Amino acid sequence: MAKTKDIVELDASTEEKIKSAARTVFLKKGYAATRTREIADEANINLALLNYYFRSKEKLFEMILHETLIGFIENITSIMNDENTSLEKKIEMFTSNYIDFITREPGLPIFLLSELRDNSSAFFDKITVKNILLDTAFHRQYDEAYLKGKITEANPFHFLLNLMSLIIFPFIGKSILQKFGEMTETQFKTMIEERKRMIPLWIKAMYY
Amino acid sequence: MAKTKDIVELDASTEEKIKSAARTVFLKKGYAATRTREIADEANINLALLNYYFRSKEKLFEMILHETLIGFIENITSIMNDENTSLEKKIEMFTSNYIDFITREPGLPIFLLSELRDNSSAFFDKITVKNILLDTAFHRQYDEAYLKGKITEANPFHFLLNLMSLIIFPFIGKSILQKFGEMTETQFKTMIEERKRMIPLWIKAMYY
DNA sequence: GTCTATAGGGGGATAGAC
DNA sequence: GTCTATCCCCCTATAGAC
Repeated sequence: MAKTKDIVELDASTEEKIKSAARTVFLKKGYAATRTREIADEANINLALLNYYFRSKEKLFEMILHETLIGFIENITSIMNDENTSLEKKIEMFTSNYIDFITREPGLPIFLLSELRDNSSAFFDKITVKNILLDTAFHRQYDEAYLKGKITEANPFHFLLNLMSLIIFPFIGKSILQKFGEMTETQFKTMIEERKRMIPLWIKAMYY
Repeated sequence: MAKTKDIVELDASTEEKIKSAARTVFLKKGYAATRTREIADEANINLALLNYYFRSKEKLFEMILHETLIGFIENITSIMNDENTSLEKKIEMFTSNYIDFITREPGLPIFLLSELRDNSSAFFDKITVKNILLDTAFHRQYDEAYLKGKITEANPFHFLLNLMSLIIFPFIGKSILQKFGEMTETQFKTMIEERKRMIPLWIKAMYY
């Protein structure tokens, strides 16, 4: 059963408290910079309990990374697999939902991207990545639109890559943007809201 | 005087060898995961020499990060400040040069982005970030094009953000893309070359 | 300037009491 | 299950010989 973070911190089981705290610290600092003592403090438990429940820092991390990645992928596919929405509507919903998803956890993209950069983990073997987006309703609708001449690019890979670039990049560069653009937190949020509206229009301009 | 990396490794001064090695390891692993012993090995010198020349791991890192960031910014501004190219040509050159720049060091974007994510460093105070792009020839040409009605968006900030998103994001997500898209190194390079040509067209479609 | 040897401390993990 | 105390390795940094 899903619980909000606040409730988790108050009455959740010890195991859940540790996982929640670990997620917070790992996402903020990355694996190498994270100290198990900091996770224990964040969870208001003793350091020894961390090893009691999860055996090691690495095992705990792999669990967090795996669940985060799964959640990220499921979030994509669930939207793209909706049979009841048009292609245009899907782009709008995908953009809007994805921005909301990341807004709730802004450190998520750079966490996943930097932890997976060296490609060392075997997570991808466990996850069925092949055809992860190829079997979706989106893909069929895209092909159909291309065949009808509505879309100018045959390969949906580029289409999706550009869509995700426009959605995700501002969050990855957030700290730099706030300095370069001398942007406050409020201004950043305003900009993101504006992009929610604009990205589908930009994508349309690029490909239709 | 600029030297290629290979030459540096053969006959450069010890100090330069250490810096070059440190840059390689830091960019690949990030600060926290980097071991000074690995830098020493990479530079073919003794660990003690690292501290002799740079006093500490942190000081060495800050030097590398600072120089990398400066190089990145100068690379942007030099292209955008060329008075002798049109706005359209600038977009083309910016895209092409930037992609070449990153291709030479693909780990650079995620290195900068992940090390600067917590915003803790004071580098930005040393660097004049304000108006870093506002005083460029690009900015004047952009304003002019907007006033003439050639461009539909008044704020060049969004324009640049989208341009950089489309250029940089594929490199950040490279390892994931290669798994998801089941992409080889060669296919990745082909895709990047294709984007070099397409990005200016996409940007044009978005804003003109 | 460059090396070997080692100090010093931080951090992950565990023993053992309760 | 949860705590305190502690082990022990690894890593940064330095002392001191050459």
